[in-house]
Amino acid sequence: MRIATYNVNGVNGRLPVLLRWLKEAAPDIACLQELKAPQEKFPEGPIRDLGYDVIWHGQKSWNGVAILSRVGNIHQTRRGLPGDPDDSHSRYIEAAVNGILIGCLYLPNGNPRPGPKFDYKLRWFDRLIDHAAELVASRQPVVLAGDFNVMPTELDVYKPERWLDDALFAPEARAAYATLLEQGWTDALRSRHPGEKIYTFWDYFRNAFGRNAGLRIDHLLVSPSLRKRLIDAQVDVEVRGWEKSSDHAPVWIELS
DNA sequence: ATGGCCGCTGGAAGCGGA
Repeated sequence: MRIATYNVNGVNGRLPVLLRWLKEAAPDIACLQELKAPQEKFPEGPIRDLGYDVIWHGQKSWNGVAILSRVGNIHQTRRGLPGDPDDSHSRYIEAAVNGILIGCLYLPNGNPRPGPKFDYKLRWFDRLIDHAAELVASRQPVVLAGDFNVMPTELDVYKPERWLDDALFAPEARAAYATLLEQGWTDALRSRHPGEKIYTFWDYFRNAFGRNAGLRIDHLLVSPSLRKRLIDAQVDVEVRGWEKSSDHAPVWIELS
């Protein structure tokens, strides 16, 4: 079973690219982030036409997350992270699909740092850590997939010294990610490619993709109960080179 | 050091992104 995550950066503007990728890569389950569309403007029809069941949590202009499945119906278990009833951002949706719990997340960017946006990022991260601990304790098979907006190590940045003060590479953000992994999660892409420069994002500036000046910020974490089933993890790098591409590439794992 | 490029909103130019 193949499970993918893809920050589409605008689900309607990206629809031709998204549909092409779904047809060619045919992931069994796909998590999408940055829909940038209100709930009623999600392109449900074209996605269902490709054979996917789908749930989503939209928001006008920003954020927004969705889960797609072509291997059985999606049973939503959560909309939004627990821990802050005043958080109005659409950044987390969770569902049981084909015997696996899927958490699809879009962690706050957090720039500029320091500042209120960075504070929000760290608070959101703390809430994710608390919720993830409960998921591990439940012993269910779980995949946490999405745009974490964190490069976990220096290996995950094309030029680490340039990013030290950035919210995506800040010590606090990396420490939070490390705390998450210490619960027992496996960073699927890194575990399959130790020591390898492997990126999931290239910005639109300065020919970043052509220079491979990238970041690894889209992650799939598998729970301890799923670790033995992880047989592959890859980035669909070529999708980033398509016309009208997102600045992120899709990432996927294969479970036996 | 800066700004470069995008998508969205609203119907111009500003915001947020990373």
